[in-house]
Amino acid sequence: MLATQQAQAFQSSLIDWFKEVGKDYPWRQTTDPWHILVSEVMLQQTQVATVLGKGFYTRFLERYPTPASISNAPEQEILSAWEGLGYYRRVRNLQKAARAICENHEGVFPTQHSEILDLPGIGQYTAGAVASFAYNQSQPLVDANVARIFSRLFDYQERVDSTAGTKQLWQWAGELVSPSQPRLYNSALMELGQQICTNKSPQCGICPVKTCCQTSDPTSLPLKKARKKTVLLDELCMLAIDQKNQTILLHKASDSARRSGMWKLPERQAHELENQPLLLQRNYAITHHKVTLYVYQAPEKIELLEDEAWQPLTSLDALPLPSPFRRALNTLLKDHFA
DNA sequence: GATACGTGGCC
DNA sequence: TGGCCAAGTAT
Repeated sequence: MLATQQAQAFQSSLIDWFKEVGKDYPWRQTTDPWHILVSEVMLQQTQVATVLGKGFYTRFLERYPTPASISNAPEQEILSAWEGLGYYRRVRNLQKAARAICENHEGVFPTQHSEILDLPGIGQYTAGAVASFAYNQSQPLVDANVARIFSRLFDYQERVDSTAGTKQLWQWAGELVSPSQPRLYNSALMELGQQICTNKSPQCGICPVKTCCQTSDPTSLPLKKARKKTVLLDELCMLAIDQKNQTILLHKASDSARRSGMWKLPERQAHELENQPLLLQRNYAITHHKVTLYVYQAPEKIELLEDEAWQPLTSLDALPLPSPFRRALNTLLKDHFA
C-alpha cells in the first residue's frame, strides 16, 4: 500500500533523474511498435551490450522493417539473423507474431494490451513494454531490473520467483506506474536497475529514490530459489569434408530439439570415433550444462543419419550455426586448408 | 511449480 | 576458474 503522494514523489524523482542521465538507445528513438517489439524480444534474458555491440538490432530491422517483411522469410534466414543471440525460439515466435498481425490485424500492429499479450512469444513483461514504450499507455512491467528494485525498495524478504512473489511485484508495479508519463517512467525504472540498483554493487549514495528505499542490505536482495546445478556433458562430433565436391557433412536440429533449425557438426558414438585423430577440443556452456566438445576426423566410411546432409562449403556463411560450432568450424577449416 | 531454453560478461 | 546473471516465455 502506497500513498498517492509517495508514489508521485517516486515517479518524478525517477523521471527527473532519467532525463539527466538516461541512455540514448536506438529503441528509445522510435515509437514504431514493431521496432519496439524486436528490441524487447532481443533483450529477453540478454544484455544491452550484447544486442547493441554486434549490431543485431539495426541489422535485423534493416532486413525486417515491418511484420509483413518477415512473415514469409525462410526459417534459415531468420535464424541466421539471430545467430549469436541464443534462445532461437524467440525469432521463430517473432515471425509467428508477425504472421498473426498480418492475418488477424490486417498488418496493423494491435494497440490493445490484451491483443498484444495474445501474440506468440509475448508475455506479461513484453506486453507491458510494448504498450508503454510504443503507445505511452500506463501499463506496468516487471523484469529482472524491476524485481531487484522493488524487492529492495520494500525490503521484500520473500522469494520473488514464487507465485506469491511474482504477484506482489506486479501489484507494486501497477500501483507505482506513472499515469501521465508511463513511457518515461518505465524506461527510467529499468535504467535505474541497470545503472544504480545493480545486482552486485548498488550505488545507493547516488540513487535518486534512496529516500524511498526500505532495505539496509541491498545486495542480499532479491531472494530467489537456488539455481540448478551444472551438469557436465561430452559432445562427440566429426569433421567430414568431401574434397571432390567441396562439401561438409552437417546435422540440422529437429523441430523439437534444442537449437531447433540450427546446423552443427554431426555427432557419433564414442566407439565409432575412438581410432580417429582428435582435431579440436573446446568447452562451452549451454543453459545449465557444461559441454566439452570433441571434434574427430571422420572415418572413411560414413553412414548418414537422420537430418544430416552434405552442404557446400561456400554455403557455410549462410547457414545458421550455434556460436560454439561457428567458432569451432572457423578454427577447423582454417587448419584444414592451411 | 518446475523446467528448458543460448550466450557472453563479470568477478 | 567456475558460478552467477541478464529488458522472459512456453510447456
